[in-house]
Amino acid sequence: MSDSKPKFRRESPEHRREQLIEATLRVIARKGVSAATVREISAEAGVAFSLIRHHFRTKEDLMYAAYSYHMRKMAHLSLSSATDVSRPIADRVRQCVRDTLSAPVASGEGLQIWAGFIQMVPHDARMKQIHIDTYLGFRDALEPLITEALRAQGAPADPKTVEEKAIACNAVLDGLWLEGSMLPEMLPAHRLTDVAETTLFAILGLSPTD
Amino acid sequence: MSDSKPKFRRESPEHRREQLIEATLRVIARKGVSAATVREISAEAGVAFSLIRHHFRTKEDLMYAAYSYHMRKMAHLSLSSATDVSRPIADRVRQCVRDTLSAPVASGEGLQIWAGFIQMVPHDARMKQIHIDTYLGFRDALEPLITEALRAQGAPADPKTVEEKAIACNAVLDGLWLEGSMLPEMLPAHRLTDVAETTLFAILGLSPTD
DNA sequence: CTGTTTGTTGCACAATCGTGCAGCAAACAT
DNA sequence: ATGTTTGCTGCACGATTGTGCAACAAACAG
Repeated sequence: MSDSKPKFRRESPEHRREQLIEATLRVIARKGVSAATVREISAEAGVAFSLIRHHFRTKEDLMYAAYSYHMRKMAHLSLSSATDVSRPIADRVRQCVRDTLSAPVASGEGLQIWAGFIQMVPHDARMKQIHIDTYLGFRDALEPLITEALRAQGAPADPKTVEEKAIACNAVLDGLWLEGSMLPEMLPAHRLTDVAETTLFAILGLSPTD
Repeated sequence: MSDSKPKFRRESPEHRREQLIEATLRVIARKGVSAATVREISAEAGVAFSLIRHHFRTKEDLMYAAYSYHMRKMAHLSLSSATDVSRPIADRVRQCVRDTLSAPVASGEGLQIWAGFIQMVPHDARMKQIHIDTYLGFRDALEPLITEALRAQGAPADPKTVEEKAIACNAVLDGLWLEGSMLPEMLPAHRLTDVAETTLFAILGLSPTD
């Protein structure tokens, strides 16, 4: 019984970093940012708490990485359908709405993570940059949909109009996502998607029966 | 020189509580929730840090009080114009939009406070109740405006329709408030109000020139 | 002027935080 | 087998946190 039970497993830096990031997000989702201490996170990941500092220079660095990781993931979940050009425009809008306003994107856990990070944005340049990238990325992904929707009905689709409508659509989805994640029993997913579809169609001038 | 310079001033419990609450909000706005320690808050208020526990059983209690206080104030700033029935409906909508999407309601400081508290909502029943009260209060204040707007153009204003449009309008304002507070240089107040007015009018079916 | 009330201070306490560092051991080359 | 690399552990450190408690003093009644 010499080495029958190794005391720990060595992982590649990339893999271990991802494990730590995901453990961070789970802890924040479950107990909030203030509970996301290096000790709690490493316990969640099943490693010694001093390991974190071997893969991340400071705890702040881990937070940046986790925020960026989470936002990238959410954006992908929300938008992957929107870029599928083979489907009709109204379908793509509807699918994007559904993906954005139901779990796992819209959820108490997701909200908890988002809110925990968002409060760092006003004071932290790196956090702010991550937010800007995410926000503009989402809006930019919306614009082709909007252009197409406007053109389909012969409406003018100049850049200024499209951008303003993208801001509006983004705001609707943001607001509904927020309230739906906060009060899921009061605003269940099907309710949110109904309101969102109606509103987006009204903004875009699409017929509700499209 | 016996009592020429009293070491401190005694205040009424109500007044002192309010001072501490406002100091709490200032600290959170300036440095974030994590910096809102009892020592930092009492320094901001100019009192000994142990005084907080004389007026609030725990620090959590102070946080509840501060959240409730802040939300009540913001709601009043946003909605005070909406209830003035002597003005035309389109004017009231416009004024409500302006009040909600410009300072001090929409601001980095306001966002910081809001985000700091919002992350406590999913885990804390009392925080959640404060949020529900605020959210429903805002939505309920919106509903008369919507009913009136629909009736003015002869559209059906059944409760279900009104509620759904209230949810939608609230989401638009929430979303724009959020992004405007986060990225004021990218989305200045006049930009937000333009988008909001256009969008709300589209939801309500009002003519843009109203 | 004296006594009472209670708002207020000052200090100490245990708990918990992020970080620093020396040494162990798993994986791999030789 | 043996040596090297480096992912990983274990522990201790100073700083900071919310809280508990005894003493002080401002305001007021008599």
